[in-house]
Amino acid sequence: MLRLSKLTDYAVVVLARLEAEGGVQTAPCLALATGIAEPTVAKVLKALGHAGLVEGLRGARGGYRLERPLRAIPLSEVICAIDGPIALTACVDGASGCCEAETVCPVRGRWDPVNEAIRAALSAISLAELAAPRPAAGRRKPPPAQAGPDFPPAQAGPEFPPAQAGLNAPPAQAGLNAPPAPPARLPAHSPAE
Amino acid sequence: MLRLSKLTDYAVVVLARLEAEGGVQTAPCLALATGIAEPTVAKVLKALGHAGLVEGLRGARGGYRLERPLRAIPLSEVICAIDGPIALTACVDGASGCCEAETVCPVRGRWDPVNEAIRAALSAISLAELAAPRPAAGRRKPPPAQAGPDFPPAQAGPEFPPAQAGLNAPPAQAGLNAPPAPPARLPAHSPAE
DNA sequence: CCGATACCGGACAAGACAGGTCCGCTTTCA
DNA sequence: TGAAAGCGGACCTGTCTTGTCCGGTATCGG
Repeated sequence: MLRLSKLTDYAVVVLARLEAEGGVQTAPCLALATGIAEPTVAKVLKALGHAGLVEGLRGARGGYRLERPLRAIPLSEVICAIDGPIALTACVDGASGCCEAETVCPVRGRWDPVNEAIRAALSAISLAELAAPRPAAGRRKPPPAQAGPDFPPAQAGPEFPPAQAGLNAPPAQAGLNAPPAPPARLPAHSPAE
Repeated sequence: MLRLSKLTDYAVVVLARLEAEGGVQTAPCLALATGIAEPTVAKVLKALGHAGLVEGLRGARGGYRLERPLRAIPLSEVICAIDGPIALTACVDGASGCCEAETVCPVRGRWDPVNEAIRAALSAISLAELAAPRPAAGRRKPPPAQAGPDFPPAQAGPEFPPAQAGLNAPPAQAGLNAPPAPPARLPAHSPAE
């Protein structure tokens, strides 16, 4: 699966909404607009606030405001804000004593390149590309079977050809995880496969 | 976190062991060598067998054998074998009706490039690089010379520099997740090789 | 031919983790 | 001063991964 948490997914949606509306938006308002439960939206906003992606304005007439345009926010930053550092394995570098299998582990200290590659890939994509203005015309995956037609690497992106995989990958998947559906609690809830 | 399952981690270790030993190895033997519980090793091997990465030989004198050298196995294939298709979001492609927030979801159908980027990154790294013969010295990008004279970009890997990211990433993390550490038997059994 | 070995396939239970919610407090504006 | 809104934390629930076990089947050696 290699999936990231739902909260991250929500964060992307909320941020996109925030930019779409412009100015200051309250958490309840954003919840209404996105269909995500209010407490959850608040939770996401709080995390984003800590990461410096949004600014929280307290008091009456308060709300949240984008610190930067979506174009200047790499996806990796959102993931870090919500999920924490990007790393595929749980074994922390410095904790040498925690892994009992260290002596027999042939991949010890070898995940770095992998993590770096993932980080680079996620940094090369900005939120603006995820929340593209054109509203998903064809509903599903764009005509060109695999690699996207083109999407200029974000500003934070290092050098690294943008996602052109040629492997016999599994069927492409995309979309939102499935927010809990608006207030009234809609029936279907994406069981994700 | 964005972490992958422990099973995948185990799979890498087991595969590395399989190549280190060469020939046919039984599941119990691999369990002994890696320090992972036998049933778990068997489970991993079974999954790898389905994916065509190893071949299971039944009957007495049976065991498992690598179908391909590690050099020809991209990391993405192992992840797919154990964790399933690589996709950051759970929203399945065809399930258009399951996501109630479709109408308000601004990122609908926009995760494809991200998934492709991740896939490409993981396909560019072969298991041979993860299970490099030398323990763990360099830490950073591996010098071209490894075990073999050269490793072609796996069989499925596109062209794409092997994991060289330059972003200000959080502290590097690496290593094995931490196998259950043989409880009573085999205290840190056989050496790395 | 028979027994032993080892894989195959599935199902199961325990535990950990994340998801989602609630509460009280503080800050700001009308 | 009261209301609106964010802030911070803790809590509970549900899901999922993890790890294990079972019976069945195929092959080898005696």
